[in-house]
Amino acid sequence: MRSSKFLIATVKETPADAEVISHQLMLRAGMIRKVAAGVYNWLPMGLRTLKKVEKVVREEMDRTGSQEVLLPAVQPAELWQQSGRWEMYGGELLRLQDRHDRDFCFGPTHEEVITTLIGNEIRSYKQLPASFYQIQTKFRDERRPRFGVMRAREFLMKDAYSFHRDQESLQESYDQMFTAYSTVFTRLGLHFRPVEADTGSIGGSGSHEFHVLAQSGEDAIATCDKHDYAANVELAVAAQIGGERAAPSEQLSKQDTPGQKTIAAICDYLKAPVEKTIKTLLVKGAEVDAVALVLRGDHELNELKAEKHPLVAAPLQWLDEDEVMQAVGCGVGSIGTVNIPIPVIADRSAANISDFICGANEDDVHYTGVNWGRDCPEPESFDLRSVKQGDLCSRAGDVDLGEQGDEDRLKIMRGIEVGHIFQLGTKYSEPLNANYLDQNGKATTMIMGTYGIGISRIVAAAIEQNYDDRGIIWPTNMAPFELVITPIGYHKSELIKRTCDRLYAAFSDLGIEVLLDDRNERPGIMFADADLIGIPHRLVVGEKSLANGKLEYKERSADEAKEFDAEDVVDLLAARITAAR
RNA sequence: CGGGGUGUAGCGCAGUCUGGUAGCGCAUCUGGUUUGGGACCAGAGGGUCGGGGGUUCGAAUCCCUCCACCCCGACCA
Repeated sequence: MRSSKFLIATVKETPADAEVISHQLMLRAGMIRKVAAGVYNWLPMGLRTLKKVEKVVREEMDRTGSQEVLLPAVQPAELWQQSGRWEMYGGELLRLQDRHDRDFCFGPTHEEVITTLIGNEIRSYKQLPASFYQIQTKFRDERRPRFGVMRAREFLMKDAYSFHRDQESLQESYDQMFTAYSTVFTRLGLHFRPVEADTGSIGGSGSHEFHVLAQSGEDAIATCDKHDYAANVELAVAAQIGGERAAPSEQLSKQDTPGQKTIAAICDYLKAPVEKTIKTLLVKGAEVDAVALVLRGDHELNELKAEKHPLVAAPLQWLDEDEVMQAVGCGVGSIGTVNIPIPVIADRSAANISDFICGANEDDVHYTGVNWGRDCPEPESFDLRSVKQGDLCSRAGDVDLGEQGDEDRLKIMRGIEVGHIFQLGTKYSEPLNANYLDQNGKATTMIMGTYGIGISRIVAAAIEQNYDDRGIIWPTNMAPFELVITPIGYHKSELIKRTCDRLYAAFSDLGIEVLLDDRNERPGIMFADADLIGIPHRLVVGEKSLANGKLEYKERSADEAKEFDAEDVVDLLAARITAAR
């Protein structure tokens, strides 16, 4: 491709509304332009990269034996009513009506459509297992789209669905997908991590997310390399802190704590370590008005874990000021476990401390020297908290006595979720009647798996991992062009022009994706654009080096340029580029 | 959905408080000089000042209203 015939829409200034680096660079490199909140145009430069990602994903999906299909973007409401999601999905589902006022939605995902299709087309156990995938535009009406194509409303996704006779077969496909996903992200040159993920309301036995590690990631993941553990913080579990609970050693004592409402304020006021405090959080119960969740002062509630407790209403609902007053007779800053009139669920670590400090259920008063079993009933112990950096990995032991070293402790990292694989079971095949006839001629519900990759999100995620102050540094397999030829004086020197044209033809013939910058621009502009766009290999053709029979070669990721003999540069470079694919 | 903020040329911004002929830089176009890391000189084009309504002799500026976009939070495949 010649630059003069290709839309190079680079901009020097960073657009004001772009927050994260990938969004800024995608705009500046002329890859995308915003049309509306979370809705983007892909320009020729951006589309080339998007297609590269698609290509790798398609190849690896094909390799698993999954068959490509293309399902409709617009789907009738009836299917969603049948699965129950027309009511469940909420505002993220973009609903529309046709000219006859019939209800439709723009597909945010395709379980309903594929399950109905395959339920009709596959009738015999002999046809199972089977797997289908598509690469297609999805729309999810996010409440807060942000970060460019990282969290867009309209986005490109690869979604796959597998159908099985039994759990063993599903597990086989699941494992195969796990491997295929790992291959995809490896081929794309991404630093990623598969992590155990929450199965949410669907339940089921298995789910993994694939995260690209980056500071700007919206998810937190907990990892322990030594024990090969990685999980989304939403469900990560740490070892319980402390062994046997110490016997009470202090008397229960009431303290006036005027105006001290937060844990930090109480610790400061009573000169107590934060590990000796507990906080009591009130939420709606599944069957009663209020339930108390108790955590150590330095721990954070994990709402997803709390929701899983049968006494707690799901989704989690906090009591407001009035409801708190009604439930325990004081404000939120003074709630405690002594004589509390509602059910108490304590986090494992909170249930394990003695002589602790808590509110007295009376404004501006706290108790010190509180002990479970003596001053208040033994609580139900449950894992309620989010793990934090430095917690003991649950695979390193059941209790944390402070004896284990750093390598046994969890690290918290940020990740961008680019893939998710999920064992669905019969969640959709049951309501949508996806049955097959087994060996005995008996109608049986298919067991399903679902597998997604965020194609457009990968583009942004890759940039978050690969950039410098000059622009993008594409992994080879994602670059819009593999090689850029930058002439110095293309429009002045016949020799330069001839040399560049010959190199361009030679590389093109070898199947190298080469961009010849034949614009009549100053070298500074061509260098700046090539760096910003992030083309991995650059060849500079100038009088200076050409006079000595040399050409200047520089890798985008390298600091220094090298000189190659003009004669064998084509063979050398072509070999180098194709080897890295 | 709650809180905060911003809408003025393709992009980045000033002007709004204190009403009086709409500006600057970059980009674009023309001519010239330049040409190894975002050149210089001269000239030119480009604006419903987010929309609607109101106050006023006169509104980018004041008032009302609607909209869009961004950030924080809540929520969430």
